[in-house]
Amino acid sequence: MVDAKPSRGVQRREALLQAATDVFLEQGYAATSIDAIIERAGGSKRNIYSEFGNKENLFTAIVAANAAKAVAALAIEEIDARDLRSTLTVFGHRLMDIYMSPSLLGVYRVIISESQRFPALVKKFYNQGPGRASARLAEVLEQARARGDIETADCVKAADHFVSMIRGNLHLQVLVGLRSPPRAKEVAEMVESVVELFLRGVTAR
Amino acid sequence: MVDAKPSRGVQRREALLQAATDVFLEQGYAATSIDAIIERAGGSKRNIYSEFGNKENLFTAIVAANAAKAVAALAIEEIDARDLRSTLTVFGHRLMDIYMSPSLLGVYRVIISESQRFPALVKKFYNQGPGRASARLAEVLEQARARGDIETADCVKAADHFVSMIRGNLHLQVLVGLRSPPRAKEVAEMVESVVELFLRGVTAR
DNA sequence: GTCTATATTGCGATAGAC
DNA sequence: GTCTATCGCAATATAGAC
Repeated sequence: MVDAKPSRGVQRREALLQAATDVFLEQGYAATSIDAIIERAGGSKRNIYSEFGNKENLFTAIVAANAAKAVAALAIEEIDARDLRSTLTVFGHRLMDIYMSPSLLGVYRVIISESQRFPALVKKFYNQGPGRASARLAEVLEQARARGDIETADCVKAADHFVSMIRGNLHLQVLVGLRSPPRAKEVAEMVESVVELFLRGVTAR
Repeated sequence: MVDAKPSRGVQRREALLQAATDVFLEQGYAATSIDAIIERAGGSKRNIYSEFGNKENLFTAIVAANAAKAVAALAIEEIDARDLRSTLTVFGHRLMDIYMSPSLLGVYRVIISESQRFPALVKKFYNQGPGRASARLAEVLEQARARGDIETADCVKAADHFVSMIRGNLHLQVLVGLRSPPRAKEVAEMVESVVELFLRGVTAR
């Protein structure tokens, strides 16, 4: 799996992408200058323009890459769906980890800020991220309903509710810098609280 | 209650604030030029600088004003708390209306985009908005628990869950322009779905 | 390096309030 | 009529894409 030796060109490109990621996701699109990226990556501005053409291209490239990375981390297909409580708990933890990761927080910030300017980026991000997570969870819930484990009018809505509770005010607070990301203990308590409320809310009785 | 006749100075100020609100909340802080505001409000740039000093002051003024307006619309103290289901339903509808109002959506966008640049604004917004809503709902839930109507380990967390479900993916989708705000019917269905899940999740049995 | 965009300021002309 | 807020327009200065 390890590529033997990246060519110098590839290395340059990676370095530029990394520097761009750091600056864009922290400062936002408008506030980021090409100079700031070069300051981090070294080299010459000329380099960025020959690699990426312009600022917008560089931006969309790094956002798409980071969003894809987050999606991969969710690995939602691999979750064992036999026991609903453990399924939801594992799923909740993965979601929470992703929501609290600095890179996805950055993606959220820029996606929200620049949604008018880059609608295509928004669509891609949503469908691969929150949309896919909700859709996959809805499938799991449908199965549980078919087994008679739960009873709920609308599995799609229920999945949305679960994902929204996991995101929660915590995500918003961290997103705007009102507080630092939670420690493992707090995460566990929050996930447990969500799973508990959710399960009681949908379980057949 | 009607003030007889606003002086010319006050009228000018209002017009400037309104134009600034329109442009800032749609375009964001960085993308908004003073020229664009003047184009809308008419008059001279000089005026803005003598009224507000600089762009930052104008920005914080309009954000604070719009956030305060949303808080007032929540009118959370006036909600009758005797029957929990109707309380939650009414509360849910008010929250949803506010979350879907163009001005609060704009405030969300700029607050998230400019959180690093204006941390004080963020704090004020959060404490008066989402924070206060959650806190007030937590009080209502405490009362219900004292009456034995519900049983939940942590009313503060439960309140957070409720508010987060109401906000939900819907808010995110509208926020980033992925879809238009929901019609009354869809709102009602969503609120009902949330209330149902929540009540079943916390009701004593 | 070039060129555009834009925040901020200066100042004489003008229009309402009194 | 005076007086003051407002206007129109130009000038300055800086930043940043390319």
